Amino acid sequence: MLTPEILMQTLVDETRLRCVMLVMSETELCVCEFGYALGEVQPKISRHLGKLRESKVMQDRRTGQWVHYRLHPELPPWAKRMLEAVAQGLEGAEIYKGDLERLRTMPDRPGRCFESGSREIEQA
Amino acid sequence: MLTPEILMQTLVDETRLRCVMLVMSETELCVCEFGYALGEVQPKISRHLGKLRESKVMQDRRTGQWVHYRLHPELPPWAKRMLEAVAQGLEGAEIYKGDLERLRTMPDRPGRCFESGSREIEQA
DNA sequence: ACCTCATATCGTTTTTAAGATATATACACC
DNA sequence: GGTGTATATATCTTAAAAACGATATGAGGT
Repeated sequence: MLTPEILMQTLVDETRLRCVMLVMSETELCVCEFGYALGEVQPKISRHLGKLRESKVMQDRRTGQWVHYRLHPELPPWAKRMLEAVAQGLEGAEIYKGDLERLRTMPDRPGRCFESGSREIEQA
Repeated sequence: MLTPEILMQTLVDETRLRCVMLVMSETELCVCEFGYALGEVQPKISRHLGKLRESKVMQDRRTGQWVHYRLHPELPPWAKRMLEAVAQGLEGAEIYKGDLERLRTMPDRPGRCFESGSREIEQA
């Protein structure tokens, strides 16, 4: 079960905090997107996302070769409020703005075909 | 300046989190009261309260031989909301309940004569 | 079979807290 | 105004936790 102690232990690492802030803006991202936005290698990103998954802060979902992460849908109310408070305190902080910028200029972002399936299919 | 990173780094330690939760219930406490409630020796408590002071989570006030700590009066709004969220998530947790119990059964608690001076003076 | 993306493992380094001790600081009492 | 006692903080060393880099393994698509 997620406790405040575990949540803080999870967010105290900068890499994990950046991942959580990113996913709060973008709903869902795959490992390679986190890696690109943060400028870190995959093993490092994967390790931290794994901790976020273990602690039930995020939930993963596999789609073919990609694994997507989003905030855990059953995050307790106090945890959501805590994340919102953190996000508010981080408003304007350069590093997190930079992560979002980089993500949005990422070439060949893998499309996230949600439950409803892909909306556009490129003609070969 | 207090940032979310610093606040989490400060609260990730169990001793410091217990101190903060206690002081949220009691408004103001002196070092020896923290020590009694947590069952820890003074040097350990003092060291952690020192970190809470450095990070501007708490503020200290000396009254004679005692040093009292309370939440910093200029805690930013996001920080207050974060502390409240944590407190909510901790409701019912045994360890924090125990701390409060022990504090309330502490013998010879030093009186906190606030700004207004002592309200009652024992006749010699 | 080969390529890409993701995760696990191993050894190392850094960070952090603990325990024990020594040094301030303030009050009380004579 | 010293001396004793209680309270608080600083210092040093040791021990434990956590992150990192590099590499190997697993899973899926073409």
